[in-house]
Amino acid sequence: LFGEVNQLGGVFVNGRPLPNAIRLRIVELAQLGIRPCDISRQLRVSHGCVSKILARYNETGSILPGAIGGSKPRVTTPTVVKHIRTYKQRDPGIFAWEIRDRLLADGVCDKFNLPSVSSISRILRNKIGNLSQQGQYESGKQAPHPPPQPALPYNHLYSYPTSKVPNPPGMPTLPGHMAMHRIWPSSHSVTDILGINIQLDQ
DNA sequence: CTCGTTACGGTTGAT
DNA sequence: TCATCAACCGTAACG
Repeated sequence: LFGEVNQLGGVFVNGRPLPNAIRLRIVELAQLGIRPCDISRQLRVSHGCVSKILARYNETGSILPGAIGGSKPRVTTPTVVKHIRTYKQRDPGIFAWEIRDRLLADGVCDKFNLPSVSSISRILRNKIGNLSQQGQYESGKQAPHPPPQPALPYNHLYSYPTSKVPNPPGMPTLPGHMAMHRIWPSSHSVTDILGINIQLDQ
C-alpha cells in the first residue's frame, strides 16, 4: 500500500516483488502475443522488470519471484542432519546438548563446525518432525505442515496451458501436469491457476 | 524504438 | 531473543 510511483505511473514497493497478479498478467499478455514494450506501457511496469519476469518464466516456468532472505546452512549440513536424525531415532528422548556431544565424539563435527544447541533444536523441530517413520533418504525438506505442492527447489514450476508460445528448448513443463483450462485474466484466478498458496495481496 | 543488462537503494529471513 | 549478511527485489539508465 505504501509505494512509490515509477516513470510510467505505476506503483511499486522498493525492495519488494511485484504482486503475483501483475506478474501473472505480464505472462498472460505475452502469451497473447503482446510485445514486451507494450506490456510495459499497459501495466506501467519498467521494461527491465517485464524482461526479467518473462525471461524467468520461460526458463523455469514460474511466475513467482525468487526466494528472498534467509541463509545457507553453515554447520548444519545435510550430513550433519542425517546423523542427528539417526541419534534421535535410536533415542527419541535424547536432548539437544547430548546430540551435540555425540556429534563431536563421533567425529562428525569438530569444535569449529559444531552446531549450537539451538541449531540442533531447530533441526529437530523443523527437519525432523515426528520421528515415526520418515525415509532414510537424503534431500528432503520436510515441512511439518507442508503446503500443498511438493517442496521443489524454491520456485515450483508452473506450466502454462496450451503449449504454444513459450515452451522453449528448455525444460519447463513440469513432470506431472494436467492440462489447464484456458482462461483470461481475472486476478482472482491466480490461485486456481497456480494451485497453491499464494497471497495476491497484503 | 526495443530490449538485455546492471548499479543502485531497498527488504527479507534462516542461521 | 536478536543481529548478520547474502540472497532477491524493481527502477532507471546505458547501450
